[in-house]
Amino acid sequence: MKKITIGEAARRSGVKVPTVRYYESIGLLAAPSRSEGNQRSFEPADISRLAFIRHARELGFEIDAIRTLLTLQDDPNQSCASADAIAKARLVEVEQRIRSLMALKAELETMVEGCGHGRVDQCRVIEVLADHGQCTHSHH
Amino acid sequence: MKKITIGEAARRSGVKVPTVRYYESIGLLAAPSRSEGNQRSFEPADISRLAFIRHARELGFEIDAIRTLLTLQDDPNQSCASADAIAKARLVEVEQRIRSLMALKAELETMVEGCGHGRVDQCRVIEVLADHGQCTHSHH
DNA sequence: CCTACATCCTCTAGCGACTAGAGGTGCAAG
DNA sequence: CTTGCACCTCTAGTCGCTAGAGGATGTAGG
Repeated sequence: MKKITIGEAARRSGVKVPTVRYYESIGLLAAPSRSEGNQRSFEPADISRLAFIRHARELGFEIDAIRTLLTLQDDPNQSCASADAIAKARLVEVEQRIRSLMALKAELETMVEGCGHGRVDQCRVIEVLADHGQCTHSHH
Repeated sequence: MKKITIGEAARRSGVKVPTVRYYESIGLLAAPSRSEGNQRSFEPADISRLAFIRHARELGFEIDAIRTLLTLQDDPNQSCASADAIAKARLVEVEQRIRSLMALKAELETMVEGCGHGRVDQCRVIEVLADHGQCTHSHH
């Protein structure tokens, strides 16, 4: 069992070094054992856990949601209903976010198309921002 | 010229009261004149500026980008090339974000579909998060 | 005029999820 | 033995607000 340094753990999991320490500090990752010279020594399981966290973060899960997911993972006898609920809630959020970004995209396209690279007083970009009534959509 | 209080300005522009003060504090909005009793007194132009900021924030522009847009708006003789560039950059960002959210949506759907509400050790949600290799897409 | 109450004021601290930097120690190669 | 990188802790900063304390002002009713 060779020791895995924090740098090695970071490289293998794709989580940055200071972020690994941060996750430890907020209790998302158990404090690893230390070497003679007080340096962290990780286990392969820690790498998996870090990769799990990284992936969940990439998917936009919040730290608290990840904490719940990790608790579930740690106890495989539990029902996965909570995990399912978290994922479903996230799916709804994502769908909503996509809808609003599509509307936003349309608005930005109108702005950019309308801009004839003239002076500011004829610029659609500024104009549309100044007067929300000209939007191609309405916000909630 | 009746005085516009901060509460009135907030209601008319859709920006919250503490946020108006915050914008003043970071120099996005000029400090308005004050009443006898040291209360802010806004002009109609301030309301427009606040509405402009709010709309730009809704569109996801960062404060610094808005600062630039406002400088352009203040000087209508300038070329609007900068405004155009900012909007175009934002459009690219939004398109990128939509693409990655679509991929994410697909991934979440796989997770939720696969979950048979059994125990955690058969749960796709946990499994997919734990092993990125199972993803239906790859992150950059 | 007095009181009640909403609104205003300044100031500081907190949020999430890191990131950056200072100032110091450990460790492996040449 | 020295060079130089990786590691350590700690604090403070990022962004764009938001919340709260503790107090002053403004307004409407009695």
